[in-house]
Amino acid sequence: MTQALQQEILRRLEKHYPRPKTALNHANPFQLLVATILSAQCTDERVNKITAELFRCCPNPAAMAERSEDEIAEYIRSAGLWQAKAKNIKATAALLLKKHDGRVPDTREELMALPGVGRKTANVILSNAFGVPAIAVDTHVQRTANRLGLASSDNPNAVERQLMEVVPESRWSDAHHWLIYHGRQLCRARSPLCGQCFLRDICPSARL
DNA sequence: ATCCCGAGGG
DNA sequence: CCCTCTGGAT
Repeated sequence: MTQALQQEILRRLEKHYPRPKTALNHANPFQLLVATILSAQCTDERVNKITAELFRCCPNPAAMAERSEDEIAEYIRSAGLWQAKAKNIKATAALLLKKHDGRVPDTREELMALPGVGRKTANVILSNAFGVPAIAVDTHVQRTANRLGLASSDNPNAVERQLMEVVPESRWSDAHHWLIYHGRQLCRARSPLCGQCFLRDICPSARL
């Protein structure tokens, strides 16, 4: 995998996915955090539907912390892993009030100390809500980066490091979105749509 | 049947 | 490192 080829791939990704297409509200760290916790094993459409209802009654940590786990669970039943998510969302809201003056913290250490927040979620918040350069690596990013030859590891942290080498820092948060959307729309886990992919002529894993 | 925009726990 | 949790999409 030559460096020139990697750069060409990044150029095309940027061209094809010009702006991060997310319905998540970047200006509201708390809602972004909740939506990101919900997004595991769940489609965007479903997360958007759930949060539209949930944030009507619980738009901030104070309101969320007042609800019981069961009440929160009511809203998120249609998402997978709802039991753990309801518990984590409530506990996180309470912890934000208790330790962070009701605000979402802006360091990785503090974020990862919140219930339900791991490195991936922390990186999403850092890069999307606070402008801190970070690349959140989930299964789509991992698979897609590996197929495209931008990384080569089954370890998310290694993939994160490798991507930070290849992608200019100013584009880290964008790269996350490129690979997420590419991974979902074309470079799918099971049946990748290589035939209609704009990278098929230079992708190391392309199968036509 | 199998997999998914993870995290926590053993 | 392995497991479990979950509904929904394919």
